[in-house]
Amino acid sequence: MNSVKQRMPRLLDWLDEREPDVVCLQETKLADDAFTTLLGKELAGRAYETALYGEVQWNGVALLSKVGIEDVVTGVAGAPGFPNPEARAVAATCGGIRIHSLYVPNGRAPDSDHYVYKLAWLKALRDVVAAGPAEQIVCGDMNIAPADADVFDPAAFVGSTHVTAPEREALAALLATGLHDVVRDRWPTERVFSYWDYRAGMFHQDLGMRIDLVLASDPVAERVKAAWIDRKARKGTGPSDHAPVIIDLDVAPDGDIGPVVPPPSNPRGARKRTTKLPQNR
DNA sequence: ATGTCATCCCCAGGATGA
Repeated sequence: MNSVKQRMPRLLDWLDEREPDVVCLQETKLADDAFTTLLGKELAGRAYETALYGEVQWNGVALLSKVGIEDVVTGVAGAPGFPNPEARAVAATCGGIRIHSLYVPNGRAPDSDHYVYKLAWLKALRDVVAAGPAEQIVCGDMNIAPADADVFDPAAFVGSTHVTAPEREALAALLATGLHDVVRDRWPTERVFSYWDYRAGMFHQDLGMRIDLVLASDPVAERVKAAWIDRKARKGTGPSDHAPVIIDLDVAPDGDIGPVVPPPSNPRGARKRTTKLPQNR
């Protein structure tokens, strides 16, 4: 978001355009009471329930769901703070899937305390996910480019965070709990970015990074019908510096993911679904 | 490739974070 307050009109338009069942937000930069004051009515009017974990000034994550939002947990058990806990993780079970909305610490520079913090935080996250249920989605601003193909020029990132071996190993350890990078799996050889610096016309030259990931466990990954980055949402006036990552899931064999109570206006109780095609340009 | 955009302080623009 880079401030949900600054992004509110674009967020609401985007929700109305895409109609996602579940939304994971990062960098809301808003305390929970201020979030509710700002967006509570707008979200409730769109049938979203919320799980919030914010701060006054920095960080901040949220989950919005139309398919239930149960067993909310804020933070990552066992993760360090800097030095105090930061609002970087919220998890809940939505439509039968354990969903984690994450804002991984940036790391700043490989020789910094922030980098040590980032790696320790990721290790704690891995342990939480490893202890989680079979159906999980771990997503958000991971602040790691999984491979050199996920940055516009690997040479430009030598010595920087987001691409170092220890960060990629921490991500690999997270994936080794049984998760799939569903966007890369769908677009194995495409140039696919989710973040472009505001400066120097980087977006318009498509000089970006793919650091916003959706990682899905086996039974969830098997249901992925579309996985793409909504590059259009980065265009125009007043965007965030990140673009949303969108995943469409088929209904589960047991019927999970769908309204907990079918909308009364729909007598068949069946939810119309469309598969969104990639729109990466 | 550091050119922007956001936060805070609290009214002017510097410090900080990404």
